[in-house]
Amino acid sequence: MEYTPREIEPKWQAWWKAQRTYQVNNDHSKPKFYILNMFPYPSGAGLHVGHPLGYIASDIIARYKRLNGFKVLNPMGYDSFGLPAEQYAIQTGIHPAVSTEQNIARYREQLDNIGFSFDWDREVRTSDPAFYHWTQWIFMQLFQHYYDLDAAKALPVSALVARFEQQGNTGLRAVCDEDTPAFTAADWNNRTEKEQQAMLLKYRLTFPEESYVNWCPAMGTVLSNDEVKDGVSERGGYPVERKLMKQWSMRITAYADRLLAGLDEIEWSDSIKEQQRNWIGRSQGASVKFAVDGHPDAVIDVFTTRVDTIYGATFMVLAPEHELVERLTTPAQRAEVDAYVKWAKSRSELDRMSEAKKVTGANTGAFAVNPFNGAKIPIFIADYVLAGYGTGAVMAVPSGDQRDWNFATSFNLPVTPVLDAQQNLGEVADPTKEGRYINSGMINGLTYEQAIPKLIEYLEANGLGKGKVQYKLRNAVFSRQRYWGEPVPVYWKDDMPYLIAENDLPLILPAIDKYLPTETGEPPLARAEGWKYYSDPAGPGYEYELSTMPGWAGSSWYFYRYMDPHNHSAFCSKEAAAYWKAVDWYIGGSEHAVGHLLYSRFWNHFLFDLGLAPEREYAKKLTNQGMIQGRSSLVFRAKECFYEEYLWIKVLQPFFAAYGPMQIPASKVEESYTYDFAFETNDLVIEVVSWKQTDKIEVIRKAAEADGKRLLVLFNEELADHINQHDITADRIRQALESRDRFFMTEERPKSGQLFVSHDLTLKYSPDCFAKLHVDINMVTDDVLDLQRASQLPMFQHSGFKLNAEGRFTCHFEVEKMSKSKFNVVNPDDMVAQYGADCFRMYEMFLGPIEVSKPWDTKGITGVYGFLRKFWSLYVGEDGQGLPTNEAPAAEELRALHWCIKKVTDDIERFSMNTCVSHFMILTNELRALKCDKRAILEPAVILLAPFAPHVAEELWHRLGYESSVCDAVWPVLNEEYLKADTITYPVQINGKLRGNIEVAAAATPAEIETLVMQQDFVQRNLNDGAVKKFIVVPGRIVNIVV
RNA sequence: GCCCGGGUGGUGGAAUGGUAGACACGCAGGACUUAAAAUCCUGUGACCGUAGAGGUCGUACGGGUUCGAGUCCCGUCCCGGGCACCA
Repeated sequence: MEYTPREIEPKWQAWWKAQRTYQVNNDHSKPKFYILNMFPYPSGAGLHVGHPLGYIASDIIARYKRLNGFKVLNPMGYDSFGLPAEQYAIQTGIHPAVSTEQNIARYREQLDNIGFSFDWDREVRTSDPAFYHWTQWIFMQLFQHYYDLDAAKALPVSALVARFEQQGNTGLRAVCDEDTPAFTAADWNNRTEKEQQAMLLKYRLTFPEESYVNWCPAMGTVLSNDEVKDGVSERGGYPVERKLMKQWSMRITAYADRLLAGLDEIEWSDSIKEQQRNWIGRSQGASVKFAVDGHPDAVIDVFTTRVDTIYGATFMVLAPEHELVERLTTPAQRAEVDAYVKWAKSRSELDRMSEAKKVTGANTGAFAVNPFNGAKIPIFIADYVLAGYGTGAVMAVPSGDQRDWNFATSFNLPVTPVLDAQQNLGEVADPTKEGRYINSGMINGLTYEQAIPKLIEYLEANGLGKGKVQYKLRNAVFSRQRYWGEPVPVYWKDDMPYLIAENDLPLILPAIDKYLPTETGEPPLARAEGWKYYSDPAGPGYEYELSTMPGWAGSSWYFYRYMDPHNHSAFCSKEAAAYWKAVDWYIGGSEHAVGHLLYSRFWNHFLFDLGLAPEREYAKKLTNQGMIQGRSSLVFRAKECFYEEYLWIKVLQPFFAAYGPMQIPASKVEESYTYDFAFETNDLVIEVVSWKQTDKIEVIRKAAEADGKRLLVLFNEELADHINQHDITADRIRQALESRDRFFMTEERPKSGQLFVSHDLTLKYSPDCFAKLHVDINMVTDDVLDLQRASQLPMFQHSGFKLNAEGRFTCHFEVEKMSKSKFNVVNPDDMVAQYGADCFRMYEMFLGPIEVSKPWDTKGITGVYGFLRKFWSLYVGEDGQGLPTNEAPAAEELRALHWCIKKVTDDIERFSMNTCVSHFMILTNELRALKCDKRAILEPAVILLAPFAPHVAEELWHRLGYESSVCDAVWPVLNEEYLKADTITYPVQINGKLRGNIEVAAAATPAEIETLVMQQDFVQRNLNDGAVKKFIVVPGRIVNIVV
């Protein structure tokens, strides 16, 4: 009886649903295991084959853990707020909630197809008011807390207010805005309500703040960096400007140190941790004040991470925009400096980047005074110092910093070594921290570790500077001028933000007429009619905050909601959180390395401070699945210059080779001639042009007449029409050459518009002749475009195709991200329909390591399908019967089974799913060779396969006579005894080269092995009479003889 | 420029410092078949060769450590990702 996934898969999917097989109840008697996938954004394109990669791997883990006696939480939900639905709403007027609902239904259908063990009773959606109720609630907690540095945690703002009333902010160590003034209790108590609120905003963990955004006036909205290309919006190409706007901000910087330290306690990939470290960008350094010679009132503040090299500072560099440049420049240097500043201003960021190696600068003529040794060092300006970073001033240490070295070398400034370990300073800077200091005053002879504290102590004691920690991390902007996101639970009174009452949550997203900003540039929510907050029903209505939360709000805490998804009184009950604690294994794409994965850690640290999260880090272990990339097909659209090249290469060259003397000059290029083509021995000229440019044709015609030339006009479109038969064009040229007429032009308007050129032909022409365009991969088989179907597409309307010699049109391909816009999305449904879900699951795993990105390719899926059929045939005879026997298995059969148990168990644990599939294939091949029909072998084998191919496993499990689900079976236990063999085959090497194999009793001692090996012919032959220096036996592994 | 990954047959990929290329695809040959498909069997890194003997070379390149290196160390090149005059 055949293996028929189409029949068995729907059957068991229905059975699991009816049996509620995957429902996770609240019985907390078992040990727990929480495995989590990053939830998807339900896009309109549906699920593609890249999505399930991580889901399948985690489903295998979930099922495996369940078979090993764990209570497994394996949930799924949707990150369902987001821009694409809003964009769609703008275009169609369909409410994002409606289109999102449809998309989710589609996703669900596709997910169900693949047979995941998700507990759908726990599904969450970030756009569901019952969910965003708690997103808003957490926002309120952030608003009501500040970060206290002494307590090293978040504390309530109410405690802060009590403190201000008693003692102002003196002695308070808390994270706050840089410009927060010192004030006393009296100051505080004399302030108005509004002033007090304004002061508190400087401390709150979320607060409105003026920040720069990419404002697009034409679209009335703010764009992210990647929506801006070359200063205009990617969509529509409208101008974008930097604009200061009031935005909600999250004081993530308060947690910078803890986010950094927390990385040490979690099992995440090094590259993700490294990216987060770089994003946080902690640098321990010092700020140092340099006096300026002859300017007692001027001080240059410098931040350095290498204060230990300060004695080697032989000059100073200011950014050209630095505020002191004007004052410090001496009259003698004025002209040079002014010119340099002017030049630097004219250069764009891009210019500065592309000429990173070119050293430019100007001397101000002023001198700075080194606070340690009083040395006077010249002050330069140079554009390698940026005004926007740090203080815009650098103490230049050419011996230790390459850019400083480059500058010093080109301006003939001294390079003073500061460490005895520095080398080759004549050729390059040496940033080493090794060795002991020289030429360095008070730190001479010390090491790096000793020098730093001593220098900082001196700076602080003399008021010349201080040790300082600087972060690259900035507070996170939390506002979006958009509709489809969580409303911020805030109303505005007297220009100050206030939280709405907790029992008014959730603040529901109101209906609006259009999903666009208002005419005055306010966010879409300003369109909501009568949307006001009444803190007192009788009082006035206050305006709500009109921006919404960003995409990362809901995803920053959703993993708690799965633990207790229907709770109406808390985001998650303490009891549920105490059981499930943290995610044991989190799986998702690395593109979220610093966005979601850093913000969610921040929220979790905050919730931990409030006693609401059970652990500091919510995800113990994280694996990044690689992307499944798409294989895009591209077509080449001919540009104007193609037709000229085509005419020259394909028509004129062969034509004149046959036609005789009328040679076209080799330099037929347009620049050297008024016409595209002109002949030496004939007064005919040829012009290639689009029929849309009729005015150009007229101009050329007049010019040709004046020159006494006869003109042949060939239309691009005409050439496109006849592109596959160049003799038609050749004929026209011949007729024109032989004719007496002065002007030749086709009378009919050509049919074709654009021309697309087969990939293999494009190689003959220069690459700028073509524009590359994506074409739907469904129109393409083995890179050959289906012309019949393609010509129905709008993009190919009125198009011609230049075919290759076989009369086919081949496409170019590129491997890139799978996305709807690239027309390279492969839908898992088609695969499932053809091969079944089990096969699809196993094939995705078989492709290679989960972590590695690779293009989707179905080559090889037949191998997996063949395996499943063979596996099936071990259990089910041709007549559909053939139940396994209860005979005792042979040693060979047991060995094969237990070898597989060992390998698969190990490999699942180390997330090596591709090799698991190989082991199943090996087991199946061996059992088939042994004609195994023993229950004692076949039953455990089904359990092993169950996490990977649950449908076929369930079917066979029931055929074996069980009534309950294979999901509740017990994972087979490895018995090492069965793996032991009587003999071991040792490879024998001589001087590391393999010379033969020898079979030895497993119990043989190394001495016995040596005796036996030395007796072998092949050994004696290869010794070449050399004396044996050393005889190495690695037990169970290998023998190596050193001669 | 800096940081992090990665370079293994025709292809996807295996390989705790211990027989490089498991498993699969593809390809070639064979069986079955009127034929094809499907299925099954055999072979398949390159080169030399006496061709089912035997040998040489092979994990991007050049060195090194080791009895033994795809694996560890140093240098170079290439590809991918991230950051980018970040002091």
